[in-house]
Amino acid sequence: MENIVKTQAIAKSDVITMLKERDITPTQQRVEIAQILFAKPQHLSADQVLAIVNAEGAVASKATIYNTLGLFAKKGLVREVIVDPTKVFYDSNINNHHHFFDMDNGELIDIANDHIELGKLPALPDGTVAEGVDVIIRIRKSD
Amino acid sequence: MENIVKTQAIAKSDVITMLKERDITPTQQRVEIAQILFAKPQHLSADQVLAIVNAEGAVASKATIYNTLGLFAKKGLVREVIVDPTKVFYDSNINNHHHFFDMDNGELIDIANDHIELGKLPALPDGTVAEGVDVIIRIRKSD
DNA sequence: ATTGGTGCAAAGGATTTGCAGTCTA
DNA sequence: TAGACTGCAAATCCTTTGCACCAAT
Repeated sequence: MENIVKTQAIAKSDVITMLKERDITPTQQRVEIAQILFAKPQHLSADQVLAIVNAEGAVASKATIYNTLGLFAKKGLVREVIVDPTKVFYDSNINNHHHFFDMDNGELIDIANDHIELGKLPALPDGTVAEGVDVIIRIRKSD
Repeated sequence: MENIVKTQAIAKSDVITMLKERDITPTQQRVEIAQILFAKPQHLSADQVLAIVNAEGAVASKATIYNTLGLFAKKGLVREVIVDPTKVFYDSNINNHHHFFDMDNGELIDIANDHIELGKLPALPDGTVAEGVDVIIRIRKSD
């Protein structure tokens, strides 16, 4: 009946704690969004988050979804993954890991951290610090 | 007077040859755009290409810029680099190399291929082939 | 003539913004 | 209550599309 499922795998009190740890005021919609994101490791676009939230009777507007995801990203709760020029993915897995990007269906797939190995890293330009390293392997169906 | 400079480092006949090699009909505007791109290794957005072209009296429309860059990318003449959700960069350097992305000014910087090292690559999902591997190191000014 | 390429303006889609109303602390 | 947060709709920005015109074979 519904292919949009919200796995309620995380207790409200847990996400409230997570939010507070990052100095994020735990409002109703932020908690709601966080519960969706952290139900499991996944990659969701703003649109998908909106759809899932609304699947249970709109509790957050589009603007709030964007505000919230942007805030979470800035506070380090989620990681933005830029691979598709048409949308940003929010990855609920903060741990070091990289991605396959399936160009056929626009899906992201995790690469377990120990399945890839970055040898030496280059020296950074003077006066800069690294914010993060993304490895993206673009894949496509073999004929 | 003009900070948009078109370095005419490549002869028209050379780019025509490059285009033909990839089965691209060398029209006036494609040649023009190719000369800009291949004047030197660089990363340009569609907007920037348009601006440079127009700096010498519009010879190509916005639609043609997008069509042409998309075509070049598909034919493997340039490489699309997706790091900034607000625009796509076209890299005139096809060789294996990776990038720093300066989050402060939105600029791409090449990483010479021998300054980074990808150890083992993970096994690809069944039935897929790799189209390319992008390594992006996001950097930011240190305080 | 026919096919492919170009230009213009309008359409599209994701994200942002302005501002009034609402909630949290 | 004060300041923060939310919602709605309009606005923006990049990119794509539709369609008429032009060019090359």
